[in-house]
Amino acid sequence: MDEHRRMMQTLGGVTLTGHPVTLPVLHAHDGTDGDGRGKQDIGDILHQIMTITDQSLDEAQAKKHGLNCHRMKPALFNVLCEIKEKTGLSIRGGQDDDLSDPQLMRLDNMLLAEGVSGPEKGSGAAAVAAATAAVGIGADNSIEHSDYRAKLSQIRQIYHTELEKYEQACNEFTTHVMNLLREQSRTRPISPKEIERMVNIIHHKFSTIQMQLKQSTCEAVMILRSRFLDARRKRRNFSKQATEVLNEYFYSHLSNPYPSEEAKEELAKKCAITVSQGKASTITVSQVSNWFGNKRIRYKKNISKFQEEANLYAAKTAVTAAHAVAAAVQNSQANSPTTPSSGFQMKDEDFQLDATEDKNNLLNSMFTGSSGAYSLTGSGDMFMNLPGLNGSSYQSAQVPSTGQTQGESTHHSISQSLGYSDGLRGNPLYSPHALNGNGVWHDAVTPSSVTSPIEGANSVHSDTSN
DNA sequence: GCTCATGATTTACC
DNA sequence: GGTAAATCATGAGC
Repeated sequence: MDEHRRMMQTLGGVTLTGHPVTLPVLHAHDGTDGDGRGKQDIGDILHQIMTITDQSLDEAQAKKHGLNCHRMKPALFNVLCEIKEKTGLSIRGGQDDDLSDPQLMRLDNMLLAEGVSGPEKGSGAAAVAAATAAVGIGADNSIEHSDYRAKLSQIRQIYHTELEKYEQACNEFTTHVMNLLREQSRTRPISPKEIERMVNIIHHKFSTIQMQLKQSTCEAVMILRSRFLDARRKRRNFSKQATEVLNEYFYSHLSNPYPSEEAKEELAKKCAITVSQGKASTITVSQVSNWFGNKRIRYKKNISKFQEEANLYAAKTAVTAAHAVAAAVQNSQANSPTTPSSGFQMKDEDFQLDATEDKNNLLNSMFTGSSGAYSLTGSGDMFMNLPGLNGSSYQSAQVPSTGQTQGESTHHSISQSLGYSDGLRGNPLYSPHALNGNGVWHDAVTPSSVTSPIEGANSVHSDTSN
């Protein structure tokens, strides 16, 4: 009924858009002889059309058929089409095709980059790689990766399903409308051009919907990625064992606590081994770097606070080293039974110490005892942190208040207690504390002969390389 | 809930 | 690119 009404509006001198149309225009195109007969015919047709709504459906169909078969119908139809073209539709011209929207292009590019649209290969692997690279995560957190991929895959699937639905709906709707318009074009002025334009409008509407879908998908991917990164950003304390491994390295390389890349990898591996026994997590090289960065700065800021910890690890390291030496000595004695037993001897039970104090006492006795010269190879750094090796002679573990660094003062103390002089600097045992008066770790030269006691067969020689 | 410890990030510098 | 320094953010202990 609407179409009938519209048709009446149009034919009654008013177009679809409400612009008045004067019937005299029709005369110029109706091809009649102008004797009034054509005008009368048109008047009849209009009258019939006007009254068509008052009739029953059957009657209307009959009238419709009659009108379609009327000899004037094609001419009138063409004229009406032309009028419609010139008035209503021309106003809308240019508004309906805006498909090359840059925003749409951006969305397309984004979806392509995220691996949602385009070929499925890797399913967003590039995005994962980018995300992980951004936070310095290695390829060892496969659980999070697979989670991310699974979620991304879900998004991709939903996106493609919806896209397909929209495309199908668009095609169906377009076909439907085209058929409808073709059908209607028999009775009202609808040109092929108008049908084409209508199809464009439909496509445009659907592309708008598609753009919204793409936008939503992009947002979903962004949220997923953000959550993925947030999860990685979440701080998780290292296990005690891992911290111990790192601390051991730090304090045994205190003169130059800058592990090389290989050393970091080695430490990461060590931590991973120890960690895997406890927590289901791993420590990456970048995390090792972070740890050393934090440790250096925090140690430097508050040396006194870390002194106890330093002592603990130094003692631990020294004990380990002493243990190794003892084993070597015993081995040596075993190989040469004639060797006098007056030398430095150690037994395993000597090192069954747990308390820091005991370790320090042991070390104290080792240095001040009558057993003579004792060499702890590779423990140069740790000596720098030993407080009170000789009790009263040690100047305490406080941060020097003057320009003198703690390292220097400690060295002084050791020199005093052990009777060392500054000339000891040439001794491979002595490793100058690399923290200078400005609190900067200058390039302390750790003798190549100095090997960290914690370094065994799998030792990491980064310190010497630095 | 507060405080401290600590892993991670950012920024500037070399 | 590695590092220092500052800062953020969160976990853990109380």
